[in-house]
Amino acid sequence: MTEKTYHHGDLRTALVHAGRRILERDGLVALTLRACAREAGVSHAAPQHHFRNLAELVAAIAASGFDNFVTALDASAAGAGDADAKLQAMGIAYVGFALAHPALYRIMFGIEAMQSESEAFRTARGRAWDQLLGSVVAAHGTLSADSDAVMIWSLVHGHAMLRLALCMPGESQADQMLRHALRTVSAGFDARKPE
Amino acid sequence: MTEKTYHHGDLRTALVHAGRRILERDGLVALTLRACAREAGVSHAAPQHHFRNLAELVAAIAASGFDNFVTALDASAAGAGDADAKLQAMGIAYVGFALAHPALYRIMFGIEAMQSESEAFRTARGRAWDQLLGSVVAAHGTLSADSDAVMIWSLVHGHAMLRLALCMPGESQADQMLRHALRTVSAGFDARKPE
DNA sequence: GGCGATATCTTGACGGTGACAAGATATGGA
DNA sequence: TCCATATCTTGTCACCGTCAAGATATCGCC
Repeated sequence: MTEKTYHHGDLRTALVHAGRRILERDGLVALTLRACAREAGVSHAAPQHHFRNLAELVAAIAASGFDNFVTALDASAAGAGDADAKLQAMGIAYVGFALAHPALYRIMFGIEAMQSESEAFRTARGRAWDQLLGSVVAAHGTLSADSDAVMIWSLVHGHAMLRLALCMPGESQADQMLRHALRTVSAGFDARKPE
Repeated sequence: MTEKTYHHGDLRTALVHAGRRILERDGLVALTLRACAREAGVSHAAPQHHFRNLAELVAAIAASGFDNFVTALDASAAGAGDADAKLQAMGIAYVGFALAHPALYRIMFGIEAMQSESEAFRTARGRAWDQLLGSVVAAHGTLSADSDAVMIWSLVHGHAMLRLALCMPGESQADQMLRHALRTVSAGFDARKPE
């Protein structure tokens, strides 16, 4: 592919792919409109015709990140036993994804993508939320599923963000602490319900 | 004060105060070295002699933020009853601080401050951690205090970050969900210990 | 008290960034 | 076939962080 023509053909998705390569290779600070344009082999102003501003490109990259995210969590749940084990496996996989793709994870939960009001981003993020909510319902019922799901999401998101920010005390035992926390949440859910 | 002299007198702290004003007034994206210099009434390159780069100024601002943070959490605990009530009150106050000072909270837990390797930042953040750890020990003993403290920190940090990122499903009931989560954690701690 | 070393601040410059405007080129429908 | 339109390029602007060099005030030493 990529015989050089004036019109690229599918520059929009090419820019998203370029952005993801830059995130993995050079990190968050290197993600600029001009860098994506260079990576895609077009001029510095070409992205303007596909994204109104940087926030819109970031939102598109974040949306594509959520697709992989949902796939990874689904795969982790498929390999686990009962519903509660699936939920815990998803918690582990959640943090694993964040640690494996730190820059991508940051923009997925950054404020830029949200403020861009991109519809694709909203629906991609909604799928991740539905996935979590469904797993919580399967494991612990519908009694206060929304609150329970928000709690678990807060827990794993906070755990991941603290580690990405190098703010985790006792980083070497962090994985163990995560499992401890997930078990404690499960115990808390059960303790609340008499039988 | 501030009769105009060539030498400022205490530009370093003036720049930190200027940075905090900018964060409150214009948000995170407005926090630049040049903006702080303008706000402090000095030339654009004056900060160079007090901070090697932007990350060092950010770290100094974040350290000053942690001072207020610890004070606010102390005050919230002082108004609560037993040790467990104090811990829950601190959780509420934690999220309250983040929502009241979103931009400041972001840089306190951002990666820039950490990467600057500022000693003042490290110690200020360490005080916040010690405060939390002490409260966890007071409320739930020393059995697995580190893991418990990490869990609570992850929970409230994640909850706060999701709300700051406008990613909280059911934002209107978020405060109620936070109390729900803090109670569930408490129940989980107790359920784990037979008596 | 005077004076030189030093700390502090200013001015100016450089490359990089997002965004905008105007011109060049290719695509597709009438 | 031909023109409207979408797409890409080139050029420009203000702002940013950072560095270098010069101006000015402070402080220690004689």
